Amino acid sequence: MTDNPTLINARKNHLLASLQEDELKRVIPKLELVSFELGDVIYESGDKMEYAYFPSTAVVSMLYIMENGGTAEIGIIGNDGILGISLFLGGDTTTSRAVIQSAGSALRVRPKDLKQEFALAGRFQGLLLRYTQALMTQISQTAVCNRLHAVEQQLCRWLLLSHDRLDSDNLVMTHDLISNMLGVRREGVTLAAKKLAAKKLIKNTRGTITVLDRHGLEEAACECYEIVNSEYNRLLGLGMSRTFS
Amino acid sequence: MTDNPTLINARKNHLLASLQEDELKRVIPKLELVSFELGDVIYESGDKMEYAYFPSTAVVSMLYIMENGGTAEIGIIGNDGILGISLFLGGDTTTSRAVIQSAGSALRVRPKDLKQEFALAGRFQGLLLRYTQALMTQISQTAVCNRLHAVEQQLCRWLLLSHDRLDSDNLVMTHDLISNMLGVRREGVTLAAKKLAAKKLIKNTRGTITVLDRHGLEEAACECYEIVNSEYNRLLGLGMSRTFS
DNA sequence: TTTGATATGTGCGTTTACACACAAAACTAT
DNA sequence: ATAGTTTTGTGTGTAAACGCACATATCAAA
Repeated sequence: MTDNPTLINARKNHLLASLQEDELKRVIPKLELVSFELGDVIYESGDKMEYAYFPSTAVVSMLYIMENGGTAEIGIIGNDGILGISLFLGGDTTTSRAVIQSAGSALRVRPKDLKQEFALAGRFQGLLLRYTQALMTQISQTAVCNRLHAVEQQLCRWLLLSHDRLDSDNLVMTHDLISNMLGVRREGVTLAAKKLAAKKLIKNTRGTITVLDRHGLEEAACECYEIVNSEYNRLLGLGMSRTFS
Repeated sequence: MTDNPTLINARKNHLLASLQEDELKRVIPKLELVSFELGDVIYESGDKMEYAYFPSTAVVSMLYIMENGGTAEIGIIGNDGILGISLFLGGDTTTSRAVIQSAGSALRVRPKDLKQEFALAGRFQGLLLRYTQALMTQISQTAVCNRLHAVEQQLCRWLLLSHDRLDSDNLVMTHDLISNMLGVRREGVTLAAKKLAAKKLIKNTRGTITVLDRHGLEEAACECYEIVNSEYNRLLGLGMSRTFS
């Protein structure tokens, strides 16, 4: 297999990367490389999904928009996973919007092909199901974090989750954008970001937040980040050799 | 098939009830009837699950306990579904505690038997997967509701979700218990409950909340209840005739 | 009927985040 | 350079929920 752009990007996505050679060979021809700009809307709430996406460098937010205009993020999907699980779960649509949080590439696949691969009940199915559980953990933890933790801690969690899914230490995001994700005011984010900057954990520049002290950021976060992170590792990590039985 | 207690209870669980006769005949022998009291802990966070449960009359809360002692519910499971989806998702454990919110019965099944049935990739698998998506919607909606709506509205949502999973209009619960579920103060629940009582939507008596005006309660709730409800209907409802393909 | 335990009602000061307003800074394009 | 736009910083007052304290009400058991 030559190292074409599709394969290179496939290797960057953790789900695809942990497939065995023969599975990958079967899947690769079904994948199509696409790229996205910040703010692109991939799915609108209730839309029938035309594709599922395996992000390689793009990062996607699952965002919920309330009747009163408020918004809140329920989960972040990047090179760790797949956007469009409701295709193999059978619902075909979701109640949330999927929007690009960080520009980059993804590999898309037709629902039919994804469902076919899922139906083989092999290693790939097991991966997709365990990823589903990992994502549920992330959403659950967001739910409790929203309820019980202060904005500053939530910002840490959010920065860490985003940072994990990026190559760079520079997160290209305005405070306003982050406030939509966290479901708080823009001023609240500015304030929290200033506190973190005062502790030398991040640097604030116009339109960009730079992670200076990754470890310190983890210390400043609530437990929510670590719980989600270790659950991702348990379910999808390197030690992951279990097959579904 | 005689109407033994197991079968009678199986008919009360929506997932089991929507199986076809031959599937049900195959599953019934694997089911064992058990009953629970309020407060019983079915799974502790991180526990390896010994059984999955199809509640018939019992109602279960998935509860998260924070390091700082705060608690919050991430989802309610009753006769609409199954407790223990991480068994077929492949994770085997979850990060939350499962606790009985309303005493009653459930049918339990061994992980091995559940996984076997799931592996047949039939109608039952499709049901379990669609239920998984419905539960994800409930958890997501909890996350955003926690962030963006007032306690009084959240209480409406919670009462409605619980009411849906009970035969009776009497919810046997203290304000203190509800406050643990919603992740707010007990006094906050008392206050919100008084407001709802003033509107004649519920009646507060010691240890019990009675739903007086179901329709009014839906009016007073935020959109979150209706979104979750209609998604359950779409994915698992009467019109549900789609099979996984 | 009395005692003890549990559940609910209420007040008060504090904290957190909100809404709104506007100033300052940084980037963009002519 | 200049004007316009976007982003960030900051202040003020308000509202919601919190923590704590304690009064009252209800139920159960001796």
